[in-house]
Amino acid sequence: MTTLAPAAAADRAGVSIDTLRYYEREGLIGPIRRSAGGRREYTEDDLFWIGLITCFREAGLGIADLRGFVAILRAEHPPQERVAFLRERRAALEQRVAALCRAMEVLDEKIAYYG
Amino acid sequence: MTTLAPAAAADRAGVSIDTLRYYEREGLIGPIRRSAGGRREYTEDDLFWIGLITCFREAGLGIADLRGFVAILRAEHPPQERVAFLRERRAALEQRVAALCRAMEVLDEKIAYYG
DNA sequence: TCTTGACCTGGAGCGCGCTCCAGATACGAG
DNA sequence: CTCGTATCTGGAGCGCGCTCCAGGTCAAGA
Repeated sequence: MTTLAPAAAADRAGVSIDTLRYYEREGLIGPIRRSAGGRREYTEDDLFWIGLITCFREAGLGIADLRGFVAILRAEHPPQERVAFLRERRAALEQRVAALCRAMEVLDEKIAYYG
Repeated sequence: MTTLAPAAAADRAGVSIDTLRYYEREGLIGPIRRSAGGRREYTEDDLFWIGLITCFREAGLGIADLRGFVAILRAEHPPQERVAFLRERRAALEQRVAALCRAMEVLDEKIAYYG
């Protein structure tokens, strides 16, 4: 099975090696398997998961939020509890979108005014 | 002309008094007029402007971005320069919305999976 | 007049999310 | 075997956006 060294994994994920280590320390990813010598070896599965995490980070979710997300998806929770959590997160994102739309409307007004 | 004391202004704006002072120090608002005794007196115009600023803050723009915004709108700039700046900011907000939508799609997948 | 509470200033402190560093270890090329 | 580069660890440092604090001033009510 092909794995990636830290630099390659960081490159693929679009974040720094330090960030990857930070996420691992915070329990957001991994623990990543190690080679005999102690170096991290990232699998495709790891990278897929890292992709989810970076997707959420880019959307502005905080580390603590993501820890909750990870906990809910990894541990054994009744499905309705998971769904409730996920819906709640989704609602929070919708509110962010709404805030962005308000700001864009203000910008559009200004653009129309000066345009 | 009716003005508001700091506590009332903060209340109306939905931020803390400290935040209002911070924004003023950073040049995002004001300078706010003072009473004979040195206390701030917020006018309706001040509150309207503060509303714009908090709107953008809620949308995730940073203090430095907002300084740029303030500079562009207050100072004398050719209209096309202003419009270019505003369009650029708008595009950045659109990207944020896109990031949020991607994250929401991921959540929707998970919700569908567990639902 | 006295008390009480809102407000003033400058500056320190804080939580977040990285980012960087020192000193040690692993490993591939020559 | 040697060299150079990549990686390891724990911990310090940093920029952002507030938030809090000390010590003092102002103002309205009893």
